[in-house]
Parts: sequence; C-alpha cells; structure tokens
Amino acid sequence: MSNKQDKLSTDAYKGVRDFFPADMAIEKKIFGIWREVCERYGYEEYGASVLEPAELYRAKSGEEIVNEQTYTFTDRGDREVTLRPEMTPTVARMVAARKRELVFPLRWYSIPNLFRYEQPQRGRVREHWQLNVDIFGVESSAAEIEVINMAYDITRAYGLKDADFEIRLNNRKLMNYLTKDVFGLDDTAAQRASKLIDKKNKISAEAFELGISELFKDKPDSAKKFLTLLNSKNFTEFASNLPQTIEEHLGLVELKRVIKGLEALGITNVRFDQTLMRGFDYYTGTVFEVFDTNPANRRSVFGGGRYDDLLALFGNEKVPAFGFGAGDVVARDLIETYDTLPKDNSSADIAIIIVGDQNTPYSLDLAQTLREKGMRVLVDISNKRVGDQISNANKRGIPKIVCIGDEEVKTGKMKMKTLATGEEIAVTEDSICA
RNA sequence: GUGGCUAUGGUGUAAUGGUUAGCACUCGGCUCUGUGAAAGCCGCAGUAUGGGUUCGAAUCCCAUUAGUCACCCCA
Repeated sequence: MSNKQDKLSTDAYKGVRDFFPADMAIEKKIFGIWREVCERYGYEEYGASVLEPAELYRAKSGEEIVNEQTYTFTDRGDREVTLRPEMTPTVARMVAARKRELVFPLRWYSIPNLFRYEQPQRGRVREHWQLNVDIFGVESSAAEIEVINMAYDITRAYGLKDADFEIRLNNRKLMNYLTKDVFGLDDTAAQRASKLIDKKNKISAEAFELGISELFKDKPDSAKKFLTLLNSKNFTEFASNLPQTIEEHLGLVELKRVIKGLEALGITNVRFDQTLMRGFDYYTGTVFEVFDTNPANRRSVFGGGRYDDLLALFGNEKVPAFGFGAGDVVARDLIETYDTLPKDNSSADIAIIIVGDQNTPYSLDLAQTLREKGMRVLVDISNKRVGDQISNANKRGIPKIVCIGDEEVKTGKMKMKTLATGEEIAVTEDSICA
C-alpha cells in the first residue's frame, strides 16, 4: 500500500523502552518488591506529575545541568518546563508545602519515572523508573539505620546473598572537615578533591596520586598524609591515621553509630569507604551505596544520603531528611542474573474452549460465574478448531482448560484438563476451581 | 556533546564484489471440524535509511538513524 520510507518506524524513541507483557511482568515484580518492603516499614506512597517548573532544578543544580541534561522546553504560556530528572526536589517541594500539617517523622516513598537527556548506552536510558524512599524529621542516626535496613531488604529481595554485596558508607561532614579544616583546602580545591576521590577506583593509583599532589602543590607533606588516609583499607586503619583532634568530630561519631546500629540488626556487610562521595551537592551527612561485589559486575546498585538543608530552599526552616533512590534498570539486570524471576507468567487460570458457536452464551455465563469466584478466566472466542484452541491456551501458559459443547451445556457435566499433565477430571460449574 | 565498534525476515544466523540472499526457530494455513505438545507439507517475511564507486554491491566509500563501548556526566 505504501513504500518503505512512508511507513512509521516501530522503534521506540531513542533511549526509552517499550514494555511488552513479558517485560512488564519483570517490571511489576520489581515494583512489587519495592512496595512490599516500603509498606512493611510503614512508608506511605505519594506521587506527582512528571512536569516541573525548570526553576526547581536551577535552584539546586545550576544552569548547565538543566540545559544539557534535562528535557526542558517552553510551553504555550511561555513557562519553562522540565521533565523531572529526579524526585528529591519534588518531594522536598511537597513536604515544604504542607510542612505545618504533616505529622513528622514522615515516611514516604514513590516510584516515579525520571527523564534525563544523555547519550544512552547499556544500563543508562533516557527514561527510567526509580524507587524513592525518604524519611523526614529525624535528625539522629536512627533514620540512617532504618532506611539502610530497607535498602538491605530490597537488595536481598533482588536475590543477592550477603556475600554478593556490601553497603558502603561515608559521611560528607567528615570529608568536608578533613579537606577544608584539617588540610586547609579552599572551596574550589575541596570540590576538585571530592571529584578526584570519586574517581579513585576508576583511575590508576599513579594518576590519583598525581592529582592529589597537584591539589597540595606547596604542601607535599599534607598530600602524603591525605593519601595515607584515602588509601586506608578499613575504618580502624583510617581512624588510626586521623589527627587526634577530630576523634570527637560529629561525622565520625555518626558513622560509628550507623555501623553499630546496622550490626545490631544483623547487617554485617557494611563497609566504611572514605572514597565514596556520590554526585549530589545537596548531601550533608551520611552517604551510602549498595555495591555488587560479584567480580563479573562490580557496580553500584543504588544509593542515597542525608540532605538536611534542602528543604530550606523553600523558605522553611531546616527539615532533616534521609533517603535513597533505586533504579529499575539495574534491578532488572540483577533479578535476571540471580534468577528470581516469576515463573508463572500466565494471563489466566483457566481457558474456556467453545465447541460450536451456539454454546458461546453458556460459556460466557460460566466464565462470569468463575470470575465471581476469583478465578482469572479466558474465553476463547476464536471459533477455531478445538485442537487449535487448546494449543493456543498452552502457548499462553494457561494451566487448565475446559471444553464447552452441546453435551456439557445439556448435562452441566464437564471435564477440566490440566495441560501440563494431560490429566482430566470430571467437574460441574460449582466444583471448578483454580 | 566527542571518539571507537556494529547493523541481513519477528528472532538467531549464512553468503571470495558475480545466478532468484541460504538455514533454523517463530508466526499463519493444511494433513486434522470434540482434545494440545510429535511429524510432514505449504505459506508470510529480510540486506536499517539516503547517496556514491562499479559492467555488477548484503559485501567497498560517505552521510544519517539506532544500538553498543569509552569519555563527559552521574540523578
């Protein structure tokens, strides 16, 4: 009817995914894990539009990120609109808006789709779905302990065993104090230091050392001390290299409390990691990530942190907040590798095969009766041969069938067949059940 | 955004620059109008798109698009 170039492409838009039923089944499984864990901890679900005023992100992230990494456009009313690239500003906005009437501590979660305008590649798409978990109004480390405990439960639900992953912890207060107050770097140098530290595991030890000594041009001694700290293998070693004066520093105290608190809950695969930074500027205290230690993967599964100052942007006084985001892309990958996929994918519990069109009304009626009993019933209205209908039910993974022909309609007696075994049992309308 | 690699029916693949682009699976039909999974037969369907080189291009070149990898960025 038309030649090739006139036809529309069946491809999805660059960097976004179609979810065919088989894909959607996995997605539903992931969302199910997320919801179950959140609700088990008494968290309430909230939602918001994907559209946000662009200023929301400008305030925090700066022009460059808004212009280059978000979907931002001007609407018909000359407003600048952004497709939300993350949920935290939205939830901060919502909490700030109702601060006076909400009951704190607030435990909220959401599963939004987020957009970013970036070069897609494996594991990085332009639209993804992310669980966001946040607790507002808890200043103490109890917030960290509860939320990280949830992160642990989710990771376990993906199918990972304790040996497959570790929870890496750091504290921004501590690192800020070290770079600025102890080692005397100015704001720009401290910023560069944290970017460099973030990359430590990606670049060679030589390149890293070179970068650090450049930051401490005139003070090679400080550079050496700083490097020793950054190269410490565990918390004890790190602590022993710290100057005595900061023993009582709040960041350090918080770290200890969190580690201890998690240990008390039986979560022992927690590791202090002084090189963990996490990109966000708004983090103020604890930062953490769940890291897949399987040599085949070795990647960050998800992470989060404390952002006690963010709500102040909306003119309120501070509200302490701690939360994390977990994406669906890595979750899919993990669930597939650790083989925790749902096995029963069938759309229905039973298929009704109609033998002879005159028996359709009876069949539809039977289907309604069964549905009222809670069964998922598919009526084959294809008018095909019985063999084809059964074959079709089999392909769909529907476990049971019942054929409705003249005889069944007349007597009310029918046979229900289990396709996997071929076994048939005599049933009546009342005795059929899944 | 920058650079590298890749692109053949729906899927997976084959084809020294030289017949009508082959095979398997899937899908549809039939053997087979009251019972599927097997077997057989028949059929649908492809060189991503647009140019170029050549007597001749799936094959070589350029661009585009998409995927992928690295950089960038990391929510």
